[in-house]
Amino acid sequence: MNSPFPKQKASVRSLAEATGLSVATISRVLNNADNVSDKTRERVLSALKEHGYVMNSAARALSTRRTRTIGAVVPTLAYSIFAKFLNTLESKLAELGYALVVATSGGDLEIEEKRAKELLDLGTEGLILTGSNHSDALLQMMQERAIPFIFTSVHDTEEGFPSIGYDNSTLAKTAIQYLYTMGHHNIAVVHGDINTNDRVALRIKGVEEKAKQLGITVSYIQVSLDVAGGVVAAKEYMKSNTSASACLCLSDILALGMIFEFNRCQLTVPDDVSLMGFDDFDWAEHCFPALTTIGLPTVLMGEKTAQAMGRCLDDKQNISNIQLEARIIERDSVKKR
Amino acid sequence: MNSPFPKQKASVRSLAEATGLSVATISRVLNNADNVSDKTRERVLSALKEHGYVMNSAARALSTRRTRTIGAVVPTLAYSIFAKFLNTLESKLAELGYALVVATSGGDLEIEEKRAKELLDLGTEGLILTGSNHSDALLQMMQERAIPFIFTSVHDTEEGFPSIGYDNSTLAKTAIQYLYTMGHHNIAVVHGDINTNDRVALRIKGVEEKAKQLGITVSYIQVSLDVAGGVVAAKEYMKSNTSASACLCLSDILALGMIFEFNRCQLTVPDDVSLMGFDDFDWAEHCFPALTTIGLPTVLMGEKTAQAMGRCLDDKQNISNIQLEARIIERDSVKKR
DNA sequence: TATTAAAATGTAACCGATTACATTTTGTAA
DNA sequence: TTACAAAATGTAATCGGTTACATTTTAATA
Repeated sequence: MNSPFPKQKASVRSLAEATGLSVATISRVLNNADNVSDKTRERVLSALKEHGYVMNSAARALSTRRTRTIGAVVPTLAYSIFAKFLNTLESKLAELGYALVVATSGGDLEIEEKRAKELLDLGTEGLILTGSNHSDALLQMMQERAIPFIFTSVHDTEEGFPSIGYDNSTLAKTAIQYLYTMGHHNIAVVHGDINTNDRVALRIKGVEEKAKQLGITVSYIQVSLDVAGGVVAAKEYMKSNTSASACLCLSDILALGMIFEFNRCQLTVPDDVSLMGFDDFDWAEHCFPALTTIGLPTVLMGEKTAQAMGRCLDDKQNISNIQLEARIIERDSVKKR
Repeated sequence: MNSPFPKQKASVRSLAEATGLSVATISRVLNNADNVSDKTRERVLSALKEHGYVMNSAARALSTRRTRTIGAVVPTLAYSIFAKFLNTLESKLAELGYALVVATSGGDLEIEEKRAKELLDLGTEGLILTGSNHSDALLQMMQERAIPFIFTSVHDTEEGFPSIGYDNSTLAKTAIQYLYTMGHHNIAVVHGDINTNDRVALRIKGVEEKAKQLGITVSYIQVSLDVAGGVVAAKEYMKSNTSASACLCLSDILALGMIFEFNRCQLTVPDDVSLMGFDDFDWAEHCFPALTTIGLPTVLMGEKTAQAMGRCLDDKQNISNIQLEARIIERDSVKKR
């Protein structure tokens, strides 16, 4: 009947027939049930080998209503912070017996919604999203289907949705405070697109509040979120004849571009201009000058997220909000003045 | 019976009942069959909305024997070349109606085998692997299960397995030839671990052959495959008092570390030492000095891989070997001498 | 209007594993 | 040896779609 795709060569039924046992017993062995005699278990096990049995996970999923699959939607895999997060998430989920299905949104809420729906339709039991800004339809969908979800890379005490991440706004304040303490009272803030990235928007919010509180001057340079953007920002900074003594890049990747361009133009960091990043990418401690930045707990976030999802699904525990520690990593790119 | 997890609220059967139609008709509408009258279709469609019907993909998968899921195993997501590849792969597969399930192996063949098995057991219809070096058991498993697979990042005309990628060995030869032409007859080759990375091994093979052919001297510096490794390599290079006039980094990430360290030590690239990379990471054209490197068609590889897998699964076409063009991108980090 | 092909719809048997419940076997105590 | 609980195994229904095949309805032709 049905599909043009071939049937399995071995099924619990065929094995039952082959061993002279019943499907229930086969299934018990498959699931390590304890009420199976040793000799029977052996018999089944060897039959499994012999027939090259492979469990049909769709059938199991249908019967148990569990797919053991988790979905994650990130803006892009090409940005190392997400890749690193997913890398950890994937390993940890695997340890818990869950597979990770990924989808990318490009930072677009509509696309995110579409892709998330696809994942849900596929049967993922949980959903992991980036940031706290999502379409109402998506929020509604997740709640209607009663599917556990986690916002990552943010920690929003305001809204009632479970999130595992850091407080972007406060961290940005910390950065400004640090620069202020180091004697920088005029700061150029370099950042990527705000509309497609609520983490950046949150950081800018923090910057603004702190600057106002401190009574210092900040200017903003918006560029594309990549090394090329950093180069552009550096050019703009130099061209602008600003009196800003420090640049705060709201993503390390921008700082990298700036370092390169400053280098090219023989501006010395931090003597001519101080530079601070945000993320603490792998290269940050090795670059020249070593980059002072905000260290984000990307790996820990992956671990905690996997853990929380596992506990929710396996032990019916609620997913609690987790704020992860992040802090300034002082290196050599900011100079006291 | 069964699972502690709740049943669906709506199923084809409940909808059949609700509309007074049969399950077959509901299913036809669900699958856009053409032999359904317009009014019936409307009736069903509105019932779907009304009851918030969500298809159970496990049930569909069981019936059709299709999961519309593709698995990919990469060494790590934290290395940008893989992340970028998967990013494209994922988007393209999504366009074709397939979801991507990822797993990481850390470059370990045993782990790769294990993870690949998990993916297969999950029901992925195809498998995408990195490199051409895989455990016999895995190869055998894929063939036994008659599952289509593709090796990526390599192009092996030797072995009979379908691969989509570039010829690492020849590219390395090209690089050496280029450096030779630029007057460098003593070259330090910097690379990561060979055992966990057959692409690197292939590149080294190319280097050796070409060097022998050209009669030039090459020395090898093996470090960890990250920026820190590049830093170490630079230190080693400087300490060694070698007469190598150029460093060929078999991965751009190593070149980045070297640039930083050379910078720190006030060695000028390319005046004091020429530097060449391999990969063409995003920052390579922006760094200072702009990095001469081998440009790998990572994005194209993602597209082709998705396409080939789609054609194989949807149109029963064979997966053909595809060698992708890669070439030297001449920038400013190698100097003629 | 009668005839017949085409279109629409329905029935019921799958897909392959799980498990509630029923039955048999085994072991132990009386 | 009987009695009976515990352990092992079996039976059959179920999860929720899909689809071959059967039946009914509609439309077209004579």
